[in-house]
Amino acid sequence: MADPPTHATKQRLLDVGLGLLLEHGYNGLGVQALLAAANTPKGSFYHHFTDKQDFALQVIDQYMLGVHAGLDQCLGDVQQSPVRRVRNFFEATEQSYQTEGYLGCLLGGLGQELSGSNEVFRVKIESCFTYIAERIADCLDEARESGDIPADSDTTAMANLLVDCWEGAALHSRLRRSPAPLGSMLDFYFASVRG
Amino acid sequence: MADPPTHATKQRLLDVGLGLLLEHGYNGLGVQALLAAANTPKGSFYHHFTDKQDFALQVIDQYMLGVHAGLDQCLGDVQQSPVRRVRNFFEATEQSYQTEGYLGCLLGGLGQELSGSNEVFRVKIESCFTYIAERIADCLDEARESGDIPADSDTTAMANLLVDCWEGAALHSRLRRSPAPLGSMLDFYFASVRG
DNA sequence: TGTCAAGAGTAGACCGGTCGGTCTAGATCG
DNA sequence: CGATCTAGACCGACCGGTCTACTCTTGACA
Repeated sequence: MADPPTHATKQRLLDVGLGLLLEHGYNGLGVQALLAAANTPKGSFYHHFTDKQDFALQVIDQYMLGVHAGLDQCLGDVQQSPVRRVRNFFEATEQSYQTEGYLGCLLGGLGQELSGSNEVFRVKIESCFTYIAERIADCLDEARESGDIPADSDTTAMANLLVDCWEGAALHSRLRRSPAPLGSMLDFYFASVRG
Repeated sequence: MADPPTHATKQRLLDVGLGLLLEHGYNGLGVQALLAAANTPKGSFYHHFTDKQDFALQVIDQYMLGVHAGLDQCLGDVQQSPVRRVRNFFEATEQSYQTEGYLGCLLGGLGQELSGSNEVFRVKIESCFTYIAERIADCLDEARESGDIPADSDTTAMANLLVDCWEGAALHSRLRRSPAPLGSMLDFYFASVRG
């Protein structure tokens, strides 16, 4: 009933699962392998999740919790200019990629792998990206109002573009196991926006 | 069951495989499913390919044949300015995405799915991207010499960035089943480069 | 406070199906 | 003939998922 600190077993599965999904993808990760890595019996898994897809969907939710937090923290920092806040969000994200060994973005990974044949994941992940882009667009609206970017800027388009390019750079970062493509992309984008 | 010039059966497997790999990914595509789709018995498959991985690697080679052709054709069109040629290549690529239902880029798809846990694919796909970026950089060198872009441009970095952003837009295109993100990205990039 | 029923959660044996891959037999052709 | 290629039955391993049994924790009630 009430939540003890939190369902420790379920949380452990989500945490371990996040890392394994990032590394192996959805189809490349077996339930058995996950359970072995998390030292958890199968009964627990199917007690907390209806099936593997439900599990992966909840891992995405878990991942988005972190994204939300990063967005709130970086975009809410009124000490900085709106454009700077946006950049800070991506630089913080780059930091989090480092701790995972530059395996890129879970949304990008699962999106690429599954969106070709699974509508549930396709819609889910698309909505996650849309959410992120909207938050960024809101911040860019502030920048537009304060005159940091042109008054006729289409902030929604700018935010979508930024997210797209970031995902591409994250793929390259994953292929090279290096942060370099992420930094280059940010430099280019923000130099262009300023101009 | 003729076997005219080239091995018809092998070619059919590669052709069908390209589409299926784009749609389902590597782990999501079973050998049996491929064989059913290509109306081919298992014996033929393992006669022409040593295993599933070898098959996917050869599908990538097949895919790159098309990329080479597009690169040769677009980048070699001396009637156009170098920058225009580069843009043409991506616009032609966008056309080819359309015929596959906007499922994005095979390199991006397999790269995301497999590069986290399979070094062979990681290195292979990274080298494909590097090749493409080099070809584009060569063309941008021409643009630099003719003064279309600044004399101090780092064309290798510009080309890598373009490829990265394109891949991100291709992912978004796949998620939305729409060409819009591709066009937006190109508009942004070439507007920035001109400036 | 002691009892105990009931649900939450853990544990892992077990299941049918599918996986990638092998094997042998037959067809086709130089 | 031998080499190449087609054909598909077959194999053990592993897949996602089910099932039953057991251990906790909770709280209603005396």
